[in-house]
Parts: sequence; structure tokens; C-alpha cells
Amino acid sequence: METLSRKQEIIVVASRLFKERGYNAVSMRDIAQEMGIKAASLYNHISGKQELLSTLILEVAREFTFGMNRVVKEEVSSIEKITQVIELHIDITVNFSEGLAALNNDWMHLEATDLEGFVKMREDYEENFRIILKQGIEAGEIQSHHPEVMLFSILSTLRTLYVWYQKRGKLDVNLLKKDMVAVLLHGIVPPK
Amino acid sequence: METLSRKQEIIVVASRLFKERGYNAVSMRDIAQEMGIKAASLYNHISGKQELLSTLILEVAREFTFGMNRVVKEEVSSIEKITQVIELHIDITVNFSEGLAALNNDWMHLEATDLEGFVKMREDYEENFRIILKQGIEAGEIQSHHPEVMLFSILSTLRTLYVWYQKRGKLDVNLLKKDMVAVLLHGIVPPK
DNA sequence: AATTCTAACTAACAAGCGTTAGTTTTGTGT
DNA sequence: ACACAAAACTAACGCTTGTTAGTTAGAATT
Repeated sequence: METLSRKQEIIVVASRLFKERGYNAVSMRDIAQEMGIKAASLYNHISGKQELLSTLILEVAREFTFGMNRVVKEEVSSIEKITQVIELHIDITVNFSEGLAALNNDWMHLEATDLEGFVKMREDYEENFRIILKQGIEAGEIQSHHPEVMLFSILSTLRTLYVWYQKRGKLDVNLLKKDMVAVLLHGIVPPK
Repeated sequence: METLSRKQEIIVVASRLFKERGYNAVSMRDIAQEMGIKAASLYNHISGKQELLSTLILEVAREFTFGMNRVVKEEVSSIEKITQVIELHIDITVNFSEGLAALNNDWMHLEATDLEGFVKMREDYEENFRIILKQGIEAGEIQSHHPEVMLFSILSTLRTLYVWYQKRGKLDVNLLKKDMVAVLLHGIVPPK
């Protein structure tokens, strides 16, 4: 078990509070109290509240971008790529669940270049997903109707996963992957 | 076209700002400025900021509860019930998209009895959905594996719909209903 | 014409915000 | 024992927050 630096400890505490109450409802004094120190002392380790947010969000966003770029390059079927994207989301959910909450709920409170960078990454990610779907349709692997609805449905499910994952108390990751792939690819109605 | 009371006008303005920035990032002065008056003047019409939030959220929450209770009572197949729930969500998304944003993002900033009431309604709603799925499984209309994943996937998609609905610029509602039902029930892979 | 109502205003309050400056304590290596 | 750095402290800053009190202008009602 690696020991966390004081700065990392602060980020962990902040991410927990951000997840529970949202960025704007958490004060520096709240974070300090949770760590057993005074608010001013936080500034020995971090440059400000904004750094906490951008550190959390951008770390996770880069993880998504990196993972998606890896999947796109693979030489496999579209179905397999979508499967890998689903698994990517689940892995990130398990490993970065606190940061994911900030990314989903508080990204609009990023400032300047951080905000621009995040929006760009998000758009690119979505566009890559869209291309994968399109290729799958052309190859006949995926239904040709309403591709935008599919894209939106899958992404919505994956993005909300972090809420459920902890409420249900740490499900088995590999089983969850299998189930999610099954439901998202084949729906809920049994084949005739 | 019915004319809005001053109070209703305030609620409309507030809901728009809440959706864009979140409850805590919007001040009473922001709302007042958007209406062309001073913050103190708002208090001639409303009791406080909290009233704006609870009015918005509870109105939508009651709409969900009412709609779900109606669907549950119907004497139709489970598949048909799920279809109706999907349509219910889409109707509410179209008619209450601003309040829906507050409900999704800022419900935790409700206070006391409003918060309790909301959580209760949400749990009941989810439980009703779970029961519908269960009945469908018992009747053989729905796949028997991973019912919790199905529930979570469908609900996630429906709850996030309001974000997409306006980004895509007012799609045709009936077409959207058809497409959503198709994707959520049958997935994205064509039948063999 | 006098009164009441509506909806705005100005001014101010106490509390909380993020952050800075300067100081003191604590722990570590020489 | 001494020096140095890390990490805490106290005190305060300027600003914003939600909200209240008291007042005023105009419209509607009597």
C-alpha cells in the first residue's frame, strides 16, 4: 500500500465531498475540517479550490481519451470495439468513481483553458463512438435505424454507472461487464 | 396563450439559470438581473430561494409519480407497460425540461420534508419499475438474466434524455418514442 | 377623491466565501 | 544541539451570499 502525499489526501477528501454535495456547496473550510486542519493550511499543499476540481476531472478525462484512442486503433469488428468501450467505462468507474462524479456534475465549473480542453475531449470522445457505430452499421453488424438514439442510450447508461456501482456495493467487475454488454447490445426482450 | 403571473415568470427564469449553472452557482441577484429588477424585489413574490427549487423539483416528481401509478394500474402486458413508462418519460422531458434538470442535478439541495418526500417518491418509482420488470420475466416476455442491469440501463437513459432532447433541437416526439422503445427493448444488434 | 394593493426601490444586515500574510509548531537530518 | 523545511496556526482582507426593513410610485378599487 503506497502512502499518499498530503496533497493527494486533500484531493481524496475533496472528491468525496464534491461527490456528495457538489463543487459549489463544498467550502475550503469544509474540506479542511474533514482533514482536521484549518482552511488556510490547505494552501501549503494546493494552489486553490479550482486546482482540486481540474485535477480530479482532467485525470479522468485523459483516462477516457487514452482508452478510446486505444480501442479505435484495434483491428477488430465494431461489435468488439463497442464491447471494449463498455469495458473501458466500467474499469474507469471502478478505479476513479470519485473523479467521475465531479466530471459528470461539475465540469461546467472548470475555468478557461481547463474548460475548453475538457469540452474538446468530450466532443472527440463522442465523435469516435459515433464513427464506431457508423462503421458497424455499414458492415451490417449493427441495426441501421436511429444510430443517434443508440449512441445516446449507451453513453447515458455508461456515464451514470458510477452512481449505481457503489449503491449496489461493489459488484463483481467481470460479471458486470458481461451483463452490461448483453443488455446494451441485445436489449431486454428475448430473441424469437 | 395564458399570461404568466410574476411568480411564474421568476420560476421560469430561475429554472433556466439552474439548468445552466446549478442551484448553488446561481444567486438571487443573478435571477433578479435576468428579470430586470433588484434582488430584494423578488421577495414580493416568493418566500426565498429554496421555494424556487422545491417548486420546480416537486412539480416534476409528482408528474412522474402520477404517471407511474397510472401505468401500473393498466391491464396490459409488461412490455406494453414498459413502453408506456418510456413514453411517459419522453412526455415529461418535452414539457418540463427545465424542472427535470433541477430534479436530476440539485435534488440533494432540497431541505427537510421536501428532501424526504422527494427521496421517497424516487424510491417508490424505482420499485414500481422493478416490479413491472419482474412480472415481465415471470411471464416470459423479458429475458431472465440481470434484471437490475436492465432497470439501471433503461432508467439512466430516460433520466438523461432531457440533455439530448434540446441539444438535438426539438426532434419529433412520436418518432423519438418509437426509436427509444426499439433501442431499449431490442438493443442495437439486428436479430439473426 | 381617498384608499388599498401591487411591485418596484434603497439600504443594510450577519454570515460565509476563497484567499493572503505573517507566525509558530513539528519533525528530520547533521 | 542546531538548522532547515514542512505543515500547521491566527488574523484578517475584500467580496458575495440570502434575506429583511422601510419606503415609494403607480394602478385599481371604493
